[in-house]
Amino acid sequence: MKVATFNVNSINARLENFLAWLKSASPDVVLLQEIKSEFNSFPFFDLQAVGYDAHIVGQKSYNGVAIISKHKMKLIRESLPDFEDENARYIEAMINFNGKDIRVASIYLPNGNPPYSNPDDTSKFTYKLRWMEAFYKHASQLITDNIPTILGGDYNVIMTDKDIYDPDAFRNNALFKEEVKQRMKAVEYLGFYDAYRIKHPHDIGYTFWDYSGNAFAADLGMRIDYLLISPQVVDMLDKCEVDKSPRGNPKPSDHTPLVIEVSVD
DNA sequence: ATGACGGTAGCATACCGA
Repeated sequence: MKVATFNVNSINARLENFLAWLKSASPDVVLLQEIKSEFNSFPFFDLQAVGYDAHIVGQKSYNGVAIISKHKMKLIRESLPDFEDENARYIEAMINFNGKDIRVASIYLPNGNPPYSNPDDTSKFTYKLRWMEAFYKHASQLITDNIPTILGGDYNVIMTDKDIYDPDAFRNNALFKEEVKQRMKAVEYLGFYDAYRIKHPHDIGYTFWDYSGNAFAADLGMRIDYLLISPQVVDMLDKCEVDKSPRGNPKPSDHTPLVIEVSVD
């Protein structure tokens, strides 16, 4: 079973590229972020035509998450519990793969940096921390029932100096602040493992490169997309790779997919 | 230190992003 997470930066702007990638990579499940689409403009039929069912939590212009699957899928929830969120950032589903239930969620964690127009505004950072706390609480529930679980998405967190091209330039960035790293670590300590780091303890695993300048060509990237997996999935984990191929195409997303392969018997 | 660059809404330019 192949599961990917991919921040597409608008599903409709990326549709041609994304469909081509689906055909070549042929993932069983894709966790999507920043679809920037409401229900009525989401390309359900195009995805159906290449074999995927879809559930989405849509929003006009910004945010938006989705889960697409080649296999039987049941929608579980469309937001985090006990958290009033004006933004579409969480969706959870159960996939039935070869008769076995695998729980998956697509996460678009808030960025948390202030707007350029008001650098002293801390409200977005406060929102990020509150979101992470609600996510931690939910993850602590999910780990209790022994269902294999994959929490994938754009976490907007840089965990270590190795995960960013210029760590010192980002010390005060909302993606790299200690409070944020601590909250991410707390989720890992519940028993959700960073799949990429299991298979690649020392590699550069950037999943995002800014559009500006020659960031991708010069490899000025950051690792902010993750597949966090419960112990049952760690046991089945064969492979975890960043697929850099879509990032080099014309009209790419600024993120690229992260993919795991698990042996579900 | 700043802004690049791209998407959306909607029609000029503001907002958002990492």
